[in-house]
Amino acid sequence: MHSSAEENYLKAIYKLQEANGEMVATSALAQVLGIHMASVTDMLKKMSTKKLVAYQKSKGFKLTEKGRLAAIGIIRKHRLWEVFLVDKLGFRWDEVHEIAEQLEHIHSQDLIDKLDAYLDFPKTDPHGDPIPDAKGIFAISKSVLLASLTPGSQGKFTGVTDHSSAFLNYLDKIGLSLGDTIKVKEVEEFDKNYTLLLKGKKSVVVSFKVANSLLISE
Amino acid sequence: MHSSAEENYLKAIYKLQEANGEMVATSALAQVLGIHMASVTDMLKKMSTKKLVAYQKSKGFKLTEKGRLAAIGIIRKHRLWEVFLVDKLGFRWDEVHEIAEQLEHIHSQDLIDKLDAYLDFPKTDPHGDPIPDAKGIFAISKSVLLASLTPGSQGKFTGVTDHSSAFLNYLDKIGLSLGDTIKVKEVEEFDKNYTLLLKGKKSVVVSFKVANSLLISE
DNA sequence: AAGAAAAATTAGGCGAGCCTAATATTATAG
DNA sequence: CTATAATATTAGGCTCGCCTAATTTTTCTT
Ligand SMILES: [Mn+2]
Ligand SMILES: [Mn+2]
Ligand SMILES: [Mn+2]
Ligand SMILES: [Mn+2]
Repeated sequence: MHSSAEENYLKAIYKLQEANGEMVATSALAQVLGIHMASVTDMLKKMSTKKLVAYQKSKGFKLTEKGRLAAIGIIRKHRLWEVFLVDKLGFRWDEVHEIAEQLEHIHSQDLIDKLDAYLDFPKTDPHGDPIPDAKGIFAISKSVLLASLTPGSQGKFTGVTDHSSAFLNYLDKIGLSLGDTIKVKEVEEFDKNYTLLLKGKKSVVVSFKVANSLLISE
Repeated sequence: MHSSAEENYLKAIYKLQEANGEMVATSALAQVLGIHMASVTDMLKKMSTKKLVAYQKSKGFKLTEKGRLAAIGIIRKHRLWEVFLVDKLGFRWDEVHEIAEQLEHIHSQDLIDKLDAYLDFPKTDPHGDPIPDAKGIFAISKSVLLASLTPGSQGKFTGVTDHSSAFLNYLDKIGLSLGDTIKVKEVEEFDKNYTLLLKGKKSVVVSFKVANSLLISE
């Protein structure tokens, strides 16, 4: 059984590998965990002994297969709990992350299996992030950033890359929800503002920062 | 915010006070927590500084009002989670305690409020134990041990004093569930075996040990 | 290729929560 | 009332997961 600290390291390393290719740097991990580099070096030596990470002194590190599976297990729990909090308890999508950060460390395979079934085996969490199945397999879904679309093209809004409360609340405010169809009407050369056509013909203008945080599929 | 260790101390002290009157002994607490006495002394000094317990060196200790309310909060969370696990996820009543031991340490008032509402404000947990409300008030319900009943009397089975899996499974096996009406048909002088009449006229013979672990109301 | 800057590691320390062994206090029995 | 047993506390130590400061290694700049 891994400690909560170890599990947080595993998850953070996994996400860094996803985002920036294979090898992860001590400094990057320290930054996302909000922990000093010396502490990270400490912990990685221990996790290396446990065969959770492959550690090359002063070179960087990556998860072993064992570490990768453990990380996916934590992510699965985090996202399933988020679905529970939103779908069953009625939390808003911007409120659930912190609570799921705690719930993801509950140790019980039986619990997570039953929760998964109770939620009817959801494929994505409230933020559109994919939920790996019990075997650790993600149902792959191709998506692109809205910012990469050209005027005239459209697609379905299926995820966000910014999970902050501020951003999620902003989306609520402009009336944009997961699953909505979005059409890019115009991209202003000068300031890179995007004019979008939402369902119900409503048109909104958003900044590049926003367009670059919206994932579009199909 | 209290640590999980502190919360476990609070809960254990609360239960010892309930069972054996006011003052609690270091040895008793060490025993139920499965921890050495020296460690308990250590921790109690810290909790005393935090005004969670009133500690009298070499005399014993008891919860302060602050400590009592904190303890009840943990018990409330434990029992609500047990209801969730049984009613919503389909766990058996003998499977939920260990998982609830973990879930009770999740910190979120909002979560517990919403869970309570989702479960429709249950008054008792799967073992018949009362669930304090959000203000920490227990709905008192008078109950007596089946072993204290005389032949001919009857009542409703509303709780257990033994929460072990072995005992709960035994009750399942003889077909006894919370809420059932039980009539004492006979008490054998010689070995103190109880002959009970269950619903559907089924008659079972149980030992004193069993009769002394069943709570009867009404 | 050398010096400066950035990144990483080592060394030493700290608090939480536990341990064992030694000592002190309180209760019990003769 | 004293001797012994039971309880409780103190002293010293350990692991985990973090810290700061010092040092080393790697990368960047010129
Ligand atoms: Mn999240
Ligand atoms: Mn999410
Ligand atoms: Mn329980
Ligand atoms: Mn219970």
